Amino acid sequence: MNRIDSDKQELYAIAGLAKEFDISTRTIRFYESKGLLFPRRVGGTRVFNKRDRARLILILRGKRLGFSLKEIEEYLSLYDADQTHDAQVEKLLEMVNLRLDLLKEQMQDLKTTTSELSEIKKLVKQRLARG
Amino acid sequence: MNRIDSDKQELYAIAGLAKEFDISTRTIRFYESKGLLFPRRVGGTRVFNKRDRARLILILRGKRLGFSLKEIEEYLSLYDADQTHDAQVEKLLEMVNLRLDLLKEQMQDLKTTTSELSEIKKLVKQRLARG
DNA sequence: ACATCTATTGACGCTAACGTCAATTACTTG
DNA sequence: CAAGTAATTGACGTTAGCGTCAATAGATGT
Repeated sequence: MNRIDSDKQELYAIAGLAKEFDISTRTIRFYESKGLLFPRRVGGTRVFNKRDRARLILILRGKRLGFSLKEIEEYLSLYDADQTHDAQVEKLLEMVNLRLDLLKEQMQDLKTTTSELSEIKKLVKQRLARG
Repeated sequence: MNRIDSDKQELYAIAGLAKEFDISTRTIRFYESKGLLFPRRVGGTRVFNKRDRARLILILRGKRLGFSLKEIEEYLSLYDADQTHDAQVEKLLEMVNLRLDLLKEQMQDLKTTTSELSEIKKLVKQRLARG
């Protein structure tokens, strides 16, 4: 059962993922050493499954948003949180709210910055129109 | 005229700005050394004006959005760009568009991340409601 | 069997972004 | 004027996030 199951699963090599996301294999190994990824080993070779790939996507998005790897680790843990104990669930809710607040602030920053740049763009275009 | 003008201008000491924005004086000096800030000197002491303070605000927002100091320097240059030459104006427009695209991508990342976390929050709240 | 390619690890190097420190100078206050 | 506080600079230290390298192992093709 398990074997059949894993036979069906889509698997990825480290070089394939590196190429797909335009990062180095060093980066992926580094993320593993930082506890962000948990690939299986076949022989000594890392093998990643879809879940690993999904986590990598989240990691890279977190980085694009300027979060540190530690913050991203915290963020990833929200996906894995043990929801069977109410105490854990309360904690999870707290962390999710915290992160949502952070994202809300970033959204505000982005909107402000975008507005300012759009204003500059408008003025520049007017300048060009005048010749 | 100039003297009277500067007498009216609001000025800031390095420690005041550091405290206001919850950063160190070292950070502010570092930004100056990186060409992001250009405070005047009174005696040997740095004196910042409103424009410096405004630039610092932009710097810190850029950092919150995950940009490097180099990228922030580029961004700041959009505010200072010489708009008297059409060639410069075209370049400015190009840079503004580039940055707007970046911000748009970040906005998308933020929305995606926010949606995912909101979904987790919803599930968590349902879990708590069930007791 | 050998050459080539890919993957591994540990370790050192590099850059960015400051923090910390010591020595010195400048400013403020009593 | 002295004491206290603030600011200065240069230099070294630290952390984060990798890049690069060498040595080794495994896989593949001829």
